[in-house]
Amino acid sequence: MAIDTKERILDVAERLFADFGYNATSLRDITREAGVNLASVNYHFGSKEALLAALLERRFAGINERRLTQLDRAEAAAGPDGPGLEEIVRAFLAPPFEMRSEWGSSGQKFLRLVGRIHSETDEIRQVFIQLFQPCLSRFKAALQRALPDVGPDEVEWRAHFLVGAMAHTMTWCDSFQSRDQDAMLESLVRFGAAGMATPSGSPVEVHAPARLSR
Amino acid sequence: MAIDTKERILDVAERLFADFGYNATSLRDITREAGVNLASVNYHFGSKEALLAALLERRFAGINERRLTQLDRAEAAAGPDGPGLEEIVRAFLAPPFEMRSEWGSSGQKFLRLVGRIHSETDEIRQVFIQLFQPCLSRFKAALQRALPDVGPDEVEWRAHFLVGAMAHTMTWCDSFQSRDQDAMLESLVRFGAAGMATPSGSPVEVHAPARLSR
DNA sequence: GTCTATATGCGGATAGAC
DNA sequence: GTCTATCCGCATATAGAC
Repeated sequence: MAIDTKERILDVAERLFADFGYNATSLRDITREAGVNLASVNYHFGSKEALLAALLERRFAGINERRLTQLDRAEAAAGPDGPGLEEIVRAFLAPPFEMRSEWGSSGQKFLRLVGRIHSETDEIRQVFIQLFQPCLSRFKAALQRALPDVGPDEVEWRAHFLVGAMAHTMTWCDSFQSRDQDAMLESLVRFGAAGMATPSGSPVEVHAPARLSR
Repeated sequence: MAIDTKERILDVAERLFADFGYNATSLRDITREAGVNLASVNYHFGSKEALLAALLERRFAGINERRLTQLDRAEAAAGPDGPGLEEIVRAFLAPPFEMRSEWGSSGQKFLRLVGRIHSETDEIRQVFIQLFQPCLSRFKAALQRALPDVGPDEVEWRAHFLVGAMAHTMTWCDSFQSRDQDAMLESLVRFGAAGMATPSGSPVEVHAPARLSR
């Protein structure tokens, strides 16, 4: 039953890391709850940090593949100027939240874990960044193409803001009072696209524009 | 030299909590680096968690006061419709970053600590939320007033997105390649205001609008 | 207020029997 | 592959001398 043991460890670790954080979760907590022996974590994974890495790789590869697939599709369907901002932002944000629905409660937990990892210390984030950075780079390039009048530094910053809004939502969306998760994703996409789209040098203050445009 | 001891503990704890996280920082780390005795933390503060609370209260009260003052000023200067979105967002975002400049490197560290706290586990966040929630509520009301056509749930979500972008920026802005911190704040304000301002029901996809408006 | 010494328990990791 | 038992160090917190 070795395979079951590995899977059980991964499932339980995912949930506990998500709910209580990586540092605050001990291998004893994980193995007790999974009903396996304490030593099995080091036997199967080598260390606590390697367990985290295995856990992230198990799900994250699929998410980033889907992100890139959706971006490819948007670029193929777009004209010579490339896809619109909202399409790019949606291709980036939708996959983790789609997966959350598809994978049920463990997808939910994984999402929270990923959200928390964004503000973990560098050492712990290292594994994560290796999985995330290549995908993020392609999206930054797509965003830059869609925003030819915005400088590279500014695009970089806005990408950080977008990632921050996403990470915070991943961490806490279970706690928001919301019945419709699809609507929340759509709100996030629109928020992010609108933020990205701001003209960089415009001196004019926008006064409650929602009032004028609906 | 009791007062000096307390201050030294607070200063060092602020820095270490910011850089390595609350859980990963031990009282031994703090007292060793501060050059004080291990037992002095419990003597002066009672516990590690109470130390965190004292640390947050020391700086956070001033930040929230300044936020509310700036909001008051904007409301006093505004017409009957209240201040514009960008003014509200700026009143919320500017004070922590202003303080960062005023308080030097310890302000920088404190900012990162606050950023990290946003994704800490509920237990640790409790103290922080008590300090943050009253201020946040007033801002939500101001935002709702500036966005009369957007439903309360939607305003709530957007406020979460804004907080997420802010927290992520607080945590990592030291690592961004940026010479001008004022420019970064201004970018964040514009990003947040534009995101908040999105018309909620508009079916039209925005296609690279920055290209059209500059 | 500050110190040393210590209580008490949990942490990750491993050795070696089965 | 799984188990028990254990190494060894660090954690928070406190008691009690100075």
